[in-house]
Amino acid sequence: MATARRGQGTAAKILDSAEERLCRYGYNGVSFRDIAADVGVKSASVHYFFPTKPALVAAVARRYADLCLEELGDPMSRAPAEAIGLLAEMFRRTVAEKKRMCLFGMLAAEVGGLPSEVGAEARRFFAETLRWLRVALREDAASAEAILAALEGGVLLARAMDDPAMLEKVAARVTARHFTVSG
Amino acid sequence: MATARRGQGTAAKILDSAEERLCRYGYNGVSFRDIAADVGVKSASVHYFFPTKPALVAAVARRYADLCLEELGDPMSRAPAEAIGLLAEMFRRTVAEKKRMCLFGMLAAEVGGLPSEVGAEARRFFAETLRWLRVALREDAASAEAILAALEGGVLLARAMDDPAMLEKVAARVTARHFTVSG
DNA sequence: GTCTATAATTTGATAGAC
DNA sequence: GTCTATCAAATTATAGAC
Repeated sequence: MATARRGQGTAAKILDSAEERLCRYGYNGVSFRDIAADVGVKSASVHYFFPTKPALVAAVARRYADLCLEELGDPMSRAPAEAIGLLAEMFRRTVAEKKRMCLFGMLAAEVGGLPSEVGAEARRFFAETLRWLRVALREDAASAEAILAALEGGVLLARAMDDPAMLEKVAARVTARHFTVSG
Repeated sequence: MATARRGQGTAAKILDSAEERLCRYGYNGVSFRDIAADVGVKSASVHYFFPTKPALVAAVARRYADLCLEELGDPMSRAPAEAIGLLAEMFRRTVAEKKRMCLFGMLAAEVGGLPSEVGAEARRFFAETLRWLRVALREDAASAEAILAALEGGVLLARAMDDPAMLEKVAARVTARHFTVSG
């Protein structure tokens, strides 16, 4: 979801590259050297800004979460259907435009092998996003959980099958505010 | 979902350990040495059975997919509601009992950095599972996609928040065969 | 089949010059 | 701030003895 303002300082460029790579390859698929090459510096310079890998990834997670929640805005200022559509659109963009996994979906999958520092950020993000959606749905917590789960799972399906339409269909369904099974 | 018959040959034990580690740490979080240590051999012996890492992971994926689809059985032999409950129960077990990610959920997230050999297995698994559910729902494809997405996403949420109840609630909702939003 | 030994590469991280 | 140089550890993989 979150993306970055280019043409900034080295630290911001490092966060951009790290976020991109985390969303594509996961925590253990990211290296200081690859990030440094993206930015156009040496890996020692990456360590200058972010001393360790957990610190770097936690910084990426914080920026990403802050940007997402800022974009969502005030959940009470929108009608429930409008709020669901806004959230769905963020996921849709991640898959269709950027062809990435959403950062916290990736970290949630890998949480068993992550430094606790990073796992804590994932927990916080989902708790806050869930709270946002619950408020937008006027305290319908069960729907908030089901909708967020469906969107995250839709990203997974779209990636596995290399077909963005997979998420589009799921998003259309939760945006229509109901999903019923025949039979 | 899939688990293994212990007390078997070395090859089966290797697949067991690899599956367990893949579901917890992801593709790049698994090493031949760790697997060998689990099994009680040296890493050269792992290479004897599975020459490369892509070959090993592809073998794990094939066994896992076959076991899942075998457990699901004939989709026409069950009522739609019953079929959804059976699928939901498999996901529920993965999270609550084994405290793991489901293998293909993990691989789907990491697919950007996986050998194509492995990515192809993930694609096949989701296509076949989706087909199974669509048949069970008497050709209601849209519901099949939404339900599978919700269950996969429910696993992600449960892991991120370290709370199996997260998936339980989502599973209960899709098992009840409808999910509607207030407002 | 399983081992020892090892090659070749990559990784996160540090010291110190500029 | 960025670099060169380097380290210790880990990685996938292979050769060859038993």
